[in-house]
Amino acid sequence: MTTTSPQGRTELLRPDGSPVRVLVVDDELSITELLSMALRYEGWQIRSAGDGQGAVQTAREFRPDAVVLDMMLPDMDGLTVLGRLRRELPDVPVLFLTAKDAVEDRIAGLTAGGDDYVTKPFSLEEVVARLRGLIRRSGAADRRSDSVLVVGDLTLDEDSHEVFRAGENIHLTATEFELLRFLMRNPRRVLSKAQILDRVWSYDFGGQANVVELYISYLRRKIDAGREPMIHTRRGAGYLIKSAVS
Amino acid sequence: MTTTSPQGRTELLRPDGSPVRVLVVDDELSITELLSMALRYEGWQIRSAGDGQGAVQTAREFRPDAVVLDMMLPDMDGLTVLGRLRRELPDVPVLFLTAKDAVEDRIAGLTAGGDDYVTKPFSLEEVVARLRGLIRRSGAADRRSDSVLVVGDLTLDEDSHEVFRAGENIHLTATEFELLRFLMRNPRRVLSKAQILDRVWSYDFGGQANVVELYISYLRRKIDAGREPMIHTRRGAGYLIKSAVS
DNA sequence: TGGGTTTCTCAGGGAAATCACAGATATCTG
DNA sequence: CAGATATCTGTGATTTCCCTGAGAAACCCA
Repeated sequence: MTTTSPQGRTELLRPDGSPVRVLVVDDELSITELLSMALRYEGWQIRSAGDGQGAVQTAREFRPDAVVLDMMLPDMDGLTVLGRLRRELPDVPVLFLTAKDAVEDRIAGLTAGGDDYVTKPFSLEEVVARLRGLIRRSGAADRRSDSVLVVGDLTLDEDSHEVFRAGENIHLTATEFELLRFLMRNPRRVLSKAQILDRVWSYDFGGQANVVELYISYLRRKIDAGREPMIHTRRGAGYLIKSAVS
Repeated sequence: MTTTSPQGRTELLRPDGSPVRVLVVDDELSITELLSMALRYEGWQIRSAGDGQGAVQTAREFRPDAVVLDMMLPDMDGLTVLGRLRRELPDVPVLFLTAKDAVEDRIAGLTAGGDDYVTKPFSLEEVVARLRGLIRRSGAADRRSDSVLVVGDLTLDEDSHEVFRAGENIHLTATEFELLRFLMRNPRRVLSKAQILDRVWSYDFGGQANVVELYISYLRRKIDAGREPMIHTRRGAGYLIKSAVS
C-alpha cells in the first residue's frame, strides 16, 4: 500500500497501515548510522545489529519486513547468518552489502530467490530503491503499489529503467536516472545540492560539489529540451521538479 | 490457470486460485535452501524434507502438487521413497534430481510415467521450467496455460524448444535457449548480470561473469541480426528484452 | 576415436559515462 | 548600474563498462 504524505512524498506501508520494518546489519557503526538515518527518513522503522549473533536475536523479536545484511561480519560467515535468519523469517527479503573489490567472491544463487545486493560504496538512493523493490515484490506491502513514478507528463519506470516525457522515450545514464528518481520521489520540494549529493552519490564521493549542477544541466537537456521546463533552480537553496502544466 | 502479476511475471495457479504446492526433498541443506528460495519466488508454497522418512510424512499432510526428489537420500533407496510417495499421492508428478554420472537407465524407466529429471549441478531456470511443465501437464494447474512465450514477433516454445522471430525458425544452443527464456519470462524488466548468472547458470558455476555478456552477444546475432533490436543493454544495470515495435 | 558442436576464458578495442576545470551567463545586492 | 556571488555549460581527460574475436577445453554422437 502506498499513501502520499502532505509533503508529496510517497510512502510504502504494510497492508494494515503500519510502517514497514527493516533490520540493518553491519559491523561498521558509521554504515548502520548512515543507513538507519536514511531509512527512517523513508518513514520506516529501523533496528540495527553489529554482528550475526545480534542480527538473529533482533530478527526474532523485531520481525522485520526486510533485512540489509553486510556479508562481512566479525563473528559469522555471511551465509551462516543468512541461514539462521531464514530459519527465523523464512520469507523475508534480504539486501546484501558486499565489497566492490571482492567482486567475484561468489554471491551465487543469492539473487535467484528474489533477494538483491549492492556493492560498497553505495549511494543511499540505490539502497532505498532496491529495498523498496524487494519489499514491494515480497508482498509485505500492497502488491498494487507499482514501480512507476509520475510527475506531470514525465514518467519513470523503476523496473525497466525507462523514462518518458510526453510519451517520448528518453535515454538516461545511470547517474542521471538516479538523480531524476530522487527528484521525482520528492516533487514540488526544494532539494539542496548537499542533500542531492548525499543521496545520489556514493557515501565516499570525494569530488567537486558542482557535479550536481553538471548533472542537473544534463537532465535539463534531455528532459526539458525545447519543452516547458519542469526542473527549476531556487538560487541559494537548491532544485525542485514539478509538473510544467499547473 | 495463469495470472499476470503487477510486475508482469506470469504465475501458475491451481484451478481454485490458490498457490501451487511443491515439496522439495534433498539431504543437502544448501540445495533445499536454494530451491526453496527460488521456488517461493515463483509464487509457490514450499515445504522441504531432508530424508525419505520426512518426505513421506510431509507429503501426507502437505498434499503437494509436485515433488522434487533427490535420488540419493541417506536413509532410504530412492525407489523406496518413490514407492511410498506414490502410495500417499498416486498422481503427483515427480522431478528427480540425479548426479550427472549416475546410471540413467533406471531414471529413463521412471520418467516414462510422465515424471522428469534434471542432473546436478542444475540451473534454477531448468528446474523451474521442468516443474512448470510437470504441473501444467498433470492438470493440477489449469490446462489452458500453455508453454509458449511471446514478446513482440518473437516466440519461444518451452515444450518443443523452438524459437521463431517473425516466423523464421532460429536454432539456439541449450544455454542460449535458457537465457532467452529467462529474459522472455521477464519482459521489459532490467535483469542484472548477477541475476542472470544465478538463474541461468548452474549453482556451482565459478567462472567469469562476462559469460553473460558473451551469450547476450550470441543471442543478438541470432535474434536481432539485421532486425530491429529487442535485446537492450542498460549500462551499469543489466539487460532487458522488449518488443521492437512500441 | 575423431570431428563437429558447445561452452568458456582471455584480452584488445572501442564506446559511453563520469568528472574536473574554467570561462560564460544569470541573479542578487547595495 | 557595478561588483559579487551563484549557477550553467563546453571541453577534454580519465575511468569504467561492454562487446567480440580467437582459441582452448569439454562434450556429444556416430
